[in-house]
Amino acid sequence: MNEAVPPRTPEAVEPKTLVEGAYQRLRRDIIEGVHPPGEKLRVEHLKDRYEVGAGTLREALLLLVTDALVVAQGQRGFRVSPISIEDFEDITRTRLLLETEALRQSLQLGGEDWEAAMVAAFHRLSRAEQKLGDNDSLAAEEWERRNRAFHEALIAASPSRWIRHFQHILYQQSERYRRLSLFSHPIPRDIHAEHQALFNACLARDTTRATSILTEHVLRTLDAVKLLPAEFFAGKRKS
Amino acid sequence: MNEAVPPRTPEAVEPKTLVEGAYQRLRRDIIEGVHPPGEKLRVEHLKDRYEVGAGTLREALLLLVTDALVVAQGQRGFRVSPISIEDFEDITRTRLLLETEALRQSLQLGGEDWEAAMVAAFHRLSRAEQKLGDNDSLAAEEWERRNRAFHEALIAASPSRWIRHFQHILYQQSERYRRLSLFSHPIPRDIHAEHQALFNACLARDTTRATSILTEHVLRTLDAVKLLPAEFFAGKRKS
DNA sequence: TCAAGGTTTTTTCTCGAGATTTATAGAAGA
DNA sequence: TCTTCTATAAATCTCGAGAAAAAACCTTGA
Repeated sequence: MNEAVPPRTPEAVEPKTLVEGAYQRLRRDIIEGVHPPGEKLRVEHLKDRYEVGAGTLREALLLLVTDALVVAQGQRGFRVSPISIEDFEDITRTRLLLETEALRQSLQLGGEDWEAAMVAAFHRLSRAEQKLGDNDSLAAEEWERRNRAFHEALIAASPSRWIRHFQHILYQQSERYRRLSLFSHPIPRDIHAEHQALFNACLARDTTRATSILTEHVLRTLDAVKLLPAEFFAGKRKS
Repeated sequence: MNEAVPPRTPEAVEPKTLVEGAYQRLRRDIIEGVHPPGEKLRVEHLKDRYEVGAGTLREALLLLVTDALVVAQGQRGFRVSPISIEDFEDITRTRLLLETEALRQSLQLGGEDWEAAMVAAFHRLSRAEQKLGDNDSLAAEEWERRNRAFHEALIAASPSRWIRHFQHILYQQSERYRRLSLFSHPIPRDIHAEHQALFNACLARDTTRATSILTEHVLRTLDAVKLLPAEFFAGKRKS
């Protein structure tokens, strides 16, 4: 009877097991910096916070290894993956390599459904950008979700599951860094204009212009993070 | 007493925990087809075969999710990832996208150490190719290892950890398919000549020629797999 | 003060049993 | 014969306790 309502965001799937639930909450907390880069993740402490057994939490941590948000060292437990400016540069350039290719494919192969979904995602993102002025963390969170949805909608028509898979991982990684840059200069660039230009180029199926704008767009975030003081990347190895 | 024999291949790190040991053996068995694509992986059965507890085996299976060799469905256990001709085409093209870029970087940045390591890897591969004539499965196994080592040596000077990470995953995936193609026509092409040409171009730092040869080389395997009868990809869903 | 060695504490790893869910087989009814 | 429902079997998921390893601490000697 109860026809399943499609989840608001594709990735926010209702967890079917305790492991998945703990995995999702842990992932969110790591991306948001609740567990900062390099932090030791002790099972005995975390099991209380996430209200699951020790074995269950270990499984959730192993799932996070898939996203490269956690590293496991045999007999020495788990840590939040460290961050560095070199790493973010690598993430950004690899992501561009994959994402521009996927965008090319999307522009070539995308049909009406893809186009409509892209228009919708852009509209939702625009609305979120309007509400971004007041320093509302809830609005920023919603913007982050819709920004991701927009970028994923752009490349949704690419037939390559592997490119989309890797892009998903890299986007997730970059989210940790983007969050840092928002601290110092909150929304410094006119991001809406960039998105608008990207959207226009995609709708016009102008591959050259679209990939070019996307590249600029992504590299600008890299530049912003590069301006951050080095202290942000001082990996606290302990605790 | 029994002093541990040093691992034959660099990546075969001595497992520090039971989980890692089970993970390595399971990975090997999946790639070699002992557990064919689509097979249900029941913890209760596998724990006997791999001589570990149920929880331990579950953790090993979760680690294999990272390699995309196993898929986990909540409340419904684990399966070996299915294969298909479309998937292999995707794997191949995505791998080429990453590997050619990494090769470009390697040729530009690689120093003497990289060059020497590449020469050594090529030499080892050549030796293995000589012994490949007699239908010895042990020799084929050794060839497979050295082929991988050669390809990884080529791109070892790329500074991008992410590209190398993804390349590693994709290479591992393609190994499952390559094994299939060896069944029907064992070493049909003159692979040694291809490797020799690739090696020469790399040593001469001829980027254009090297990437071109690499592309041809990899695509030829794709063609070989495409010739296989469709029965190979008939995913047996049960057991 | 520092270093080395040994002891205690903490943490990780491993296992099996119980609870929950899914899959299978059989029975009843159309 | 086929569908539907129920009962049984099987598999998964979850948990906490004990073994093993690593880290922290403390004592001793130069």
